[in-house]
Amino acid sequence: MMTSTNADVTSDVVLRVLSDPLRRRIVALLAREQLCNCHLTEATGAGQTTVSNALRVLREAGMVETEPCGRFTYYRLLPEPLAGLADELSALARSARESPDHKRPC
Amino acid sequence: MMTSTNADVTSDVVLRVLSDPLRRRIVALLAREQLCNCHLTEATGAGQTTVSNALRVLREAGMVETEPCGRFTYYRLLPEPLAGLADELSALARSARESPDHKRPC
DNA sequence: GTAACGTATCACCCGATGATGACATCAACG
DNA sequence: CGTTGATGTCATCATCGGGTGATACGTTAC
Repeated sequence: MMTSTNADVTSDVVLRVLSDPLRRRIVALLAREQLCNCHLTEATGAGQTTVSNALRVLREAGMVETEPCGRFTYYRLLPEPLAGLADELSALARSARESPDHKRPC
Repeated sequence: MMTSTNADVTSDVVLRVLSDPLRRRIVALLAREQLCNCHLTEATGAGQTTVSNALRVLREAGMVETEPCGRFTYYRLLPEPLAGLADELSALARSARESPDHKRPC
């Protein structure tokens, strides 16, 4: 089956990305300020390669932007993908709240 | 701030649950009306055991309620977990939007 | 009663994916 | 230039998690 809208595909990707605890921690840290690999490695306690892999996934999903700064590479969190997913989830919650106690008969 | 620990744990669980495409489809279907296993099996094309497993995960995560109805078991989507996660994601997006171009020095 | 149906559980297989170490790359600094 | 430190990439491995079939349980129908 094909999905009909692009928004669904994007939110699917965002959900899969956020399902990993380390990536979620990184997203939370980047929500406050721009950081580079060394900060995230120290803050999370994970190995440098592990952090770099997580950042690669975030980058390919379009959730972060990179800004090379000398030897360092700063990462910035993009708000749009998160906001889009939040809206979709809100719509689902609203639909569930507004839906009557209708049961489709078997 | 509310109890931040419990909310975080719950949202973590919700994210992990929603990372699976089948579970996500089931959530979308349940957002409109209450359904039982047979409906979901037919609608998703997945096997009965597969759907039952997905529903088990949703149940244990506190995202759906079950209502036995004779031989059937109707499932109802609970809006709160979804709304809570949506709020958290919105907060992250807002924080990323409002945060200045501050880079923590290395 | 017995049969048929819906659902849940168990045991197993297998593909996906995250962690890790070795290596390559690139920029600053002497 | 050559070294050092930060970062990305590749190959490998182990673990996790979802799909599936057999089976069990409970309920309705005959």
